[in-house]
Amino acid sequence: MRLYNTMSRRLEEFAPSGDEVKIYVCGITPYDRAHLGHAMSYIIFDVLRRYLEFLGFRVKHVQNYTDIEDKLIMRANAQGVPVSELATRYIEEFDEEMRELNITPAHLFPRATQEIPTIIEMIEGLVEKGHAYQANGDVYFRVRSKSDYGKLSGRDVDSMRAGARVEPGERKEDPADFALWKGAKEGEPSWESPWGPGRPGWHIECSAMSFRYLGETLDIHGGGQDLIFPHHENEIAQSEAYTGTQPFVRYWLHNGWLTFGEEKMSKSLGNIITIREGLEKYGADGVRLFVLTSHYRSPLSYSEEALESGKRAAERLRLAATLPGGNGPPADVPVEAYRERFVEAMDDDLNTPEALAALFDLARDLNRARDEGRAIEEPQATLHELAAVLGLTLREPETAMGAAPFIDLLVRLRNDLRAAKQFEQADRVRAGLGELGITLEDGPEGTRWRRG
RNA sequence: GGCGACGUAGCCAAGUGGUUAAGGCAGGGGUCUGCAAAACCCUGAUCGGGGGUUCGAAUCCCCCCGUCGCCUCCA
Repeated sequence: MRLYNTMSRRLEEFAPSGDEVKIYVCGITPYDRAHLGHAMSYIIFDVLRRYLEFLGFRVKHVQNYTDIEDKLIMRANAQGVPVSELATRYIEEFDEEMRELNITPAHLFPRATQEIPTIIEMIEGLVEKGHAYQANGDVYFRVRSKSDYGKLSGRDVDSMRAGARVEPGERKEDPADFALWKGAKEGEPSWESPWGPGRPGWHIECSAMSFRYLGETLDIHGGGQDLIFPHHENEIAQSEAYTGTQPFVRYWLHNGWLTFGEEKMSKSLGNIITIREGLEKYGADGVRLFVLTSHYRSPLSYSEEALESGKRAAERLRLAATLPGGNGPPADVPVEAYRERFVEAMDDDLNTPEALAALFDLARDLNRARDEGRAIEEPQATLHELAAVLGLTLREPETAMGAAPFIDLLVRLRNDLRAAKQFEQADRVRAGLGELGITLEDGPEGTRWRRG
């Protein structure tokens, strides 16, 4: 499989360094509800993981929660609740949404606040080696102590100086230096440390957690493109300076943006559609189709029409995979050819649009065979299997099931009317169910109904 | 200013030197159906604009137009 490595800016053949693939994906800072942009990112890395496992790799996947951070503190103080409570609330919500999106859980979900000893140990090591220094209870990373700083994002320290932010009261040696540890301020949660009470800076938690759970070198580190700088750049600096081992990460993967109209969808712009809303309107498969019909490194633009299109497309695949075939001879759908097409597309830097095109062609082929009355178990099994690699369940949303007996009753009533050629009344029943979101389909084997 | 991305049918979106430019959604025509729905069949683009390289370019080079992202909040 070839993957685009942000570090080399090229496609590279992927091979893990050991007998398992070590993946670290940057998780959320749980200070607000998650939106479709987050869904996009985690769907993409879920597909990466599923595909690696499909290829037979053993994967160890770690995803963190940055549950201590400026915005989290501000938000918690504004609401008058402890930071930990606010974080836990959004983490639980996020977990549930990930579950509903059918995202395979990471093997470990460490939280920054539960890794303070590792973080302190790492900062101490950096200070000892001269890569970090203490100033007023803060500790900063000395960017100039690492000559290759900027290698991921393609910038050099000198050209960054003009734009670097220095907060009043900070005692940085260089404006580009960044905080590893922040001395406690009034009203902030804090932990004891050799530099006095304080809390970790933004980037160190990921270095600490990835080191503790995956070791000095990761195979794959993923996240959104906005994390390239400064977050991932700083992680590299810290981790490589601390361990003395290069590289920290062998393959850097970054997904493109979800945009809203022409702008990036982000919390700070306030133009977000929450995951909850997406799930309710379009279903998990619909949201996944929306995301996966575009290549992961390209920007993806939100529109109701595009999501609706994803929902309809998911329905098409679902019906193809689930409606029963006939009793005739087995269909001669070339499933191996479709499988090869799928694998070839996925091998090419996770080209999910191409992979999906193969699934849609398989679906058409299979539908044609069903129309001919052939047995279609084999192509359906293949469709299910490959769709699962993309995390698609192809299952009907499990809602309104309590209403099923009543719907069945109405369907029987309508069929009595049809048998009596009372079509006007029969159509009224169908239209009424339609308004309630139930679609009826009459076929040779009787009437079936579905949502949507 | 520095670094980067993008512009392909009504919409979303693959394809990055060579068969008729994937696929999805929407639309039109047809088959099936009591009528529908679903499904199937048929149906649409010469690839932002201009110039160049080449036997041959959506794909490479140059110029222009337009859009967006990052540059220490952000998946």
